[in-house]
Amino acid sequence: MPYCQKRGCAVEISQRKKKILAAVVDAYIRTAEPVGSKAIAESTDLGCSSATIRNELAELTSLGYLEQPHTSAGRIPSPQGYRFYVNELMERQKVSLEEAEAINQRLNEKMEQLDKLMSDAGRLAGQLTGYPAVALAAPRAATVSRFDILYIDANTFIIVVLLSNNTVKNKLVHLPFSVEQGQMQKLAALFNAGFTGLTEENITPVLISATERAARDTMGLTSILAAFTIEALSECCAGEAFVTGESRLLRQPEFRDPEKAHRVMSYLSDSRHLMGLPGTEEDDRIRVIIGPENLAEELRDSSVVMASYDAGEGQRGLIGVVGPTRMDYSSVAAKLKYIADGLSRLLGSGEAPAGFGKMIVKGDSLNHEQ
Amino acid sequence: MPYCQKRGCAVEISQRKKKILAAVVDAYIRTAEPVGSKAIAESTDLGCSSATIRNELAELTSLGYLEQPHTSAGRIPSPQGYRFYVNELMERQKVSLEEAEAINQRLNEKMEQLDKLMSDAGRLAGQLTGYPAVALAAPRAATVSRFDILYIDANTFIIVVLLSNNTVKNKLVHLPFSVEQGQMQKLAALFNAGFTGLTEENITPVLISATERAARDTMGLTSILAAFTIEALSECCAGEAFVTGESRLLRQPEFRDPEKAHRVMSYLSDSRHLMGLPGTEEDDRIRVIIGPENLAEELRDSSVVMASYDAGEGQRGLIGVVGPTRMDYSSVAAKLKYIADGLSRLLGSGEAPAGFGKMIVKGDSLNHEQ
DNA sequence: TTTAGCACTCGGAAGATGAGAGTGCCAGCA
DNA sequence: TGCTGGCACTCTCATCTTCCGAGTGCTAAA
Repeated sequence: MPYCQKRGCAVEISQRKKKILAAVVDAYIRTAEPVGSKAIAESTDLGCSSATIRNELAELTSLGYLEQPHTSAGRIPSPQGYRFYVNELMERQKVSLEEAEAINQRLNEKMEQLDKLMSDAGRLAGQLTGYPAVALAAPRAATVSRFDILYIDANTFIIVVLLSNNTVKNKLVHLPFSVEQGQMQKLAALFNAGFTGLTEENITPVLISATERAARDTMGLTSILAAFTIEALSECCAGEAFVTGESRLLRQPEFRDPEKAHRVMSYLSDSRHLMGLPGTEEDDRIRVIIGPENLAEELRDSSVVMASYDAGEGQRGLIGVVGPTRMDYSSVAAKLKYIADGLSRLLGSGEAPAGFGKMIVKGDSLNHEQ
Repeated sequence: MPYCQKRGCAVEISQRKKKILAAVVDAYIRTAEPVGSKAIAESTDLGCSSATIRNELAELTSLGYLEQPHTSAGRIPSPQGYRFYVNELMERQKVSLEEAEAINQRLNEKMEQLDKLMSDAGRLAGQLTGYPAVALAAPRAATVSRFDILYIDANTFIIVVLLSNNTVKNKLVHLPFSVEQGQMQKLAALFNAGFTGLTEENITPVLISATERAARDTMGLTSILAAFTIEALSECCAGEAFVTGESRLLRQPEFRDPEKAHRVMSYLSDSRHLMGLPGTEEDDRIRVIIGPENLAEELRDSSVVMASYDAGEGQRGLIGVVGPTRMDYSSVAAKLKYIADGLSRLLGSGEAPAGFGKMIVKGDSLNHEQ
């Protein structure tokens, strides 16, 4: 029998072996205990004895799909075994009707506060799957499409910038000196003329000082406005990451060891790490990263399941969960997919969803001290 | 000797007993191991033998300040013992010069992004102390002080609301029908006349429909604006809570048990729980809540140390850390106090800090999908 | 009031034991 | 040739025992 032992690409693997492997993975996912030949013989309907299963198990082990914690223990799936399971054996699970409804309800509830939808989708994924969840928005370049200044009084104004991705940013500015409304208007007009359509990098010191001269601005207003514009663009392009429910890891027996749990959790809680998660530019497939396949050292004995969605404006978002390699891949994947599809539907750049044409609003706020 | 055994209010407790109690607490904080009479005799400079100490320990135990995990183990402080220690024995620690500088630097760095300052202060507190940290802003009623509408095109406009606490909120609105700029201006004027100075509760359906009539608005614009105004006010008054570094709990030996750690961590990760933390209206003293003094069941064997600060605009913020009852209260308290004082200085409603008068700006942003 | 001394207690570490689960392999059978 | 029952063997885990030592409480003397 010709086998190719490389990374789960078994050229030939008998139907029975597949069935047995699937049984091992399923049972191990359920119980977190090594699975023995007898248990498999009883739980499956292959009409053969435990001795036969034993032989098959031995072969699967030597092929690298299974591992034995020690002689005379049952078998557990190796990462390669999980990979094969995920790629070929796993039955695509459907979310149940109740779950689907719960998800829909939760998503619709959140529609009014679109800004929170992203992180809430992560939260939802975590709650549904019982694992820690991450949510991230892929960074994306933006330009300024419009520039306004609201004149409050001689010392105070609000800058409002509308970006190309329909983000609105604002800033309240108090000055220690007075300016005239006309001056502010002139500046706004200059910015509208000169700064729209530019990305962050295009806003050069040369451009700024040219604008400053054109505005006859001797008080540094131009640089205030320019600095804010740059900040708005960069903030907006930075992408964001949220993690929720880290502590759920502790419910998994494989994270009984506080040392190990701490390693993973503190890795997760630094959002910088998450931003580096595998690119989201992919198609909308589910991605499964199993144990050692993780680039990050800290996640080498955890698995990650991710789904990406269309967040509108050509932007993609990502939700995912982190758990032990013994994760219920099929149910997790199904749930994530369902949520991601729901988000794409709600946010996606396709035609506006029915019943949502009346008004589409997004709010945003920040705390300004005097 | 007349003792009052109630809640740590020992009417008379000898100087030597105090010294011994302090030694027990200090040693236990350091080692997390029960402390024996011999160790105390050696580590302190009271010129007496371990036998004497034993007698004193026995008395302290019967007074309720100490506990014995079992006969023939050393003593550990009881919650009452900790309370007494915190109230009377603890030497007010100073933050070291390096720490002070590190804190100042971190705080100043963040000044440009005031919106993140609050949660970053929590993060800083957590990093410095090595415990999970919480940061919260006390909710506070606000009113609208100004109302603007930026007309983008016939179907699109941005609402900008300036609140009494100098928060600016905005919302991008797309309409499925056209409106005229004049109509929008009229509405803005009406809202400026009728809605400013009102709190959330004061914006009644009666007022809204009166405005609608006055504006001859048949397209529901008034209710869009009103709804956003209400939302802005309520969001702004909701208060916020951040938790960072939950996983640090796992480094504490008392949270070796994943069950226990999970209980506390999942309690912390629900920010609704945190909002109910003891009122922050207090003076600017440090608050220490020891184990069973916690109202929340889940925190009964943890301690919380909190410091509140003046966040300007009459608003108070709170930073705190959560750890085992065996917490290094004095160093934690000192660090929190230092950070809180720093924040009060930077944000406080007193005179604007020197070198900060040039301009005070705060940004804010949100993602608006089309 | 302090101290030295001593018997006593108790938890926890270190081995000892045994049960049970599971394996690998062999010999016989279809 | 492949499957099966049987059997000896291995190894973990839970339980039990033993034992050490830290630390106590008490007593009698200083």
